[in-house]
Amino acid sequence: MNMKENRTWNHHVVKEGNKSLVLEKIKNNSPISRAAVASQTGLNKGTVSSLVNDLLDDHLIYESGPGVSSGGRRPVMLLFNGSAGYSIGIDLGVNYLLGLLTDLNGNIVEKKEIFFKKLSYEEIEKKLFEMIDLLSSIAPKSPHGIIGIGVGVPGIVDTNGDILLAPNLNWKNVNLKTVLETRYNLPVIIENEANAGAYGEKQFGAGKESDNIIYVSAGIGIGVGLILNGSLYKGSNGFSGEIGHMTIQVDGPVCRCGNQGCWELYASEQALLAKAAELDLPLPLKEELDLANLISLAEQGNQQVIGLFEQTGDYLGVGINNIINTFNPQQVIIGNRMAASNRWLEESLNKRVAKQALWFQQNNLQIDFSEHSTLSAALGVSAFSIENFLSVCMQPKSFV
Amino acid sequence: MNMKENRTWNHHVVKEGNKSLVLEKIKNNSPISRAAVASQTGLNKGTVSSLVNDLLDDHLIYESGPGVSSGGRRPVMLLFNGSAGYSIGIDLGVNYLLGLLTDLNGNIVEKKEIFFKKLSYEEIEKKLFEMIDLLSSIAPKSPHGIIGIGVGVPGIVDTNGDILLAPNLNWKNVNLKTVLETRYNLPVIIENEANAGAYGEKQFGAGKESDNIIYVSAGIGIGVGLILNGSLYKGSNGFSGEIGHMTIQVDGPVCRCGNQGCWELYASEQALLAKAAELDLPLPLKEELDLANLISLAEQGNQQVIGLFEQTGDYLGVGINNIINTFNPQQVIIGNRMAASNRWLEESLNKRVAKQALWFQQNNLQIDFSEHSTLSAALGVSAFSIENFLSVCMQPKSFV
DNA sequence: AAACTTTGTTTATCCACTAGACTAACAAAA
DNA sequence: TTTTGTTAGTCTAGTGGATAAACAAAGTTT
Repeated sequence: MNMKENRTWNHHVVKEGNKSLVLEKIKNNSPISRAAVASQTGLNKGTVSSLVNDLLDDHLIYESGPGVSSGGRRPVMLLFNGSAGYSIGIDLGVNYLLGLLTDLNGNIVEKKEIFFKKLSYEEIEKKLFEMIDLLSSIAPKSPHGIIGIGVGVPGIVDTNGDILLAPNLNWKNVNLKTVLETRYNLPVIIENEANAGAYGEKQFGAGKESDNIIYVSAGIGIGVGLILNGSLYKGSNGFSGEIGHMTIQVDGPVCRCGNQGCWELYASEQALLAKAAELDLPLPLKEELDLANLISLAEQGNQQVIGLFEQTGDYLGVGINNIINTFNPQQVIIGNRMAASNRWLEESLNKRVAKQALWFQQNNLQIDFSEHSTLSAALGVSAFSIENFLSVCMQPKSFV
Repeated sequence: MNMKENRTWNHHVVKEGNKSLVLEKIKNNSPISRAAVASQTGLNKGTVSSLVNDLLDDHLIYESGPGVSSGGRRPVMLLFNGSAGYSIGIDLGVNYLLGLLTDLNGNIVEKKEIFFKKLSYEEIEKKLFEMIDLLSSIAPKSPHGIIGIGVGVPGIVDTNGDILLAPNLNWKNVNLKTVLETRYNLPVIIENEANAGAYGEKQFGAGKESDNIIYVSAGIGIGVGLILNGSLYKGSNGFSGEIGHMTIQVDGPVCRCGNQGCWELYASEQALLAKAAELDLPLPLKEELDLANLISLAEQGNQQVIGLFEQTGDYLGVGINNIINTFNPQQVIIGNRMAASNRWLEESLNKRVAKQALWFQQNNLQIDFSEHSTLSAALGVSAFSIENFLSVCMQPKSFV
């Protein structure tokens, strides 16, 4: 009888929960006094005092000078200590590696980027190590040092963090998590790039206020990260959001996945390039056709290219429409490389949604392009590490 | 500053949580002894004893005679008291009213059904009252009596329980919840029919074991109920699952929603009937063409009709494919009226999914037709009421 | 200066869980 | 039978953490 021990409710859980509550309050409303924390959370003043002392001991918060009085003793203001530790977040792309060193607030301390072409797994692994070593060495001295490493990858990651399949990297069954954990002896989080991006936007980007956010990562392919009820939905095996292979044209062309009329055949970077290749575009000598070329052509006012973008925006709208009808989200955020072309995509996309989404879905609905499109994924995995670290900090000492 | 009071963690929460844990254990593993509850939940024996006494006082459980000894004192077996109260669940359809009286286990005590055509709101309300009055009067005497009323409706229900829109009933902004609450002075739950069905399947049907279930309610239209991470996902305004209006053919025919190529134009009962109407089918004299006719024709071996069903199954597969790629569920359940035709739908549906769903999505994936297709929704809303009642029971007395 | 306010700590109390002793009730072996 | 060992369930003491209320500290207002 597979009797997995249910987690029971006891004092530890209570303390853990309240400690989190206090920390969140301080993070989001700093500077704030103990008294204000107490009245705003509903916790007793004494309880808050005691929990605050714990947090001070952990260096997760610090006291600044006294604040202004409102007719009585002046309060001691508390602030979240973003510099108590640093997190490494890496966006592992098909032909690039983007590494961030962030503090616990998610502020970027350092950003490193390298580009490459068609490297083997071993070569990428080496570059990855170099990147992590470099970022680690740069990190300022802090009470907790480097608190974890997060890596976003363009592929299918199961619930254990194993990379099952990354078609564009030509990887299969890569257990990067264990590799990094044994090398660095730190908590490692591997996450699908779209999931990471969704979380990045939720934490630091356009989606701070919303609880139901759909992040559409439109790059070479299209993936989707789902923030539902405030947290990432990963599906039963971690494979949710493979929505690039949603059929939008039953009798459409065959996709490499075996399906017909997949969305990403119409609205991805790859689709855009394929269609552009059919045109006779004025390219600089010997350069390959890529997104950057198309953007500069559009900037020069090339109507053919602009038309392509607009058509792609329209198709993006079709899929986003489906997403809206499915999820009734507060916010849809379009990120990754295609988001850089928002100027030419936005109008046709919005037109399509306005015309076709059910009217009641359009209340309180925001459609945005990512604010830091290229950084969302790296920020997201960094945020995962931070969250993980903080939740461990909340646990009673004896278990750590 | 909209400071909604955060719920703090204290011993009440602990007790509430553990009491739920114990009750669930007893519900799902009855008959079971106190000792077994303790060892299986991880709670202390004393704690379990005290909580069990509380539950006995509330009549939510009862002691049966002694069980078999395994070499020591014979245990006192505990059982969930399904007859501690009764719940009313009503499926309000476009042309029918299906009412269930269930015990707390969800067992059907009484089932009443009436059919009608094109009634006004007032007329339906009257029938609804009659139905509820009847079911109430039938309920056996019990410690808690009727514990709540749930109603499933074919329309858009917002998070307050207001029916915003029920196109096929021609209703707009109906606040049935308040009407029923004031008349019966009982907790009332109004829920979209697909959501209700999903919950019914999760609790009593094919989906008992899974945590991520997608219930496809294929009737006149197509709606979807989403059980994600074990609980119903309703979207930010309660409008999730309007997936019948998902585009599966960009350049397809225009739907009444304004969109083109909606799924329900291909795979719903309405679509099936429309296509059947174009054929010259041998109908009994003067009868309208309806699903029952088609089923009996198929049973007689009419190849044209069987072909229609198969085609519809194929289209159902297309949409379900999209659902699988989006949600990575453990289970997809097809319910509502179309589920009755599973014999002719199943093969082409499965073929489509097997051929086109991404391979890794097909592991641990089950596609089932609902076991009690016509009852799922009523069972679901009844289950909502029961859950609500039990969660109130777990709270400390002073607040009730 | 006196009175009032507000902040933050301290103390006593309460509540629910845990550990472990204890009683009750049984089975199997001697 | 009696003895021994095992299991079920209760009881008691102890612990951790929350609360309420008193209190000390440090202001402002009159």
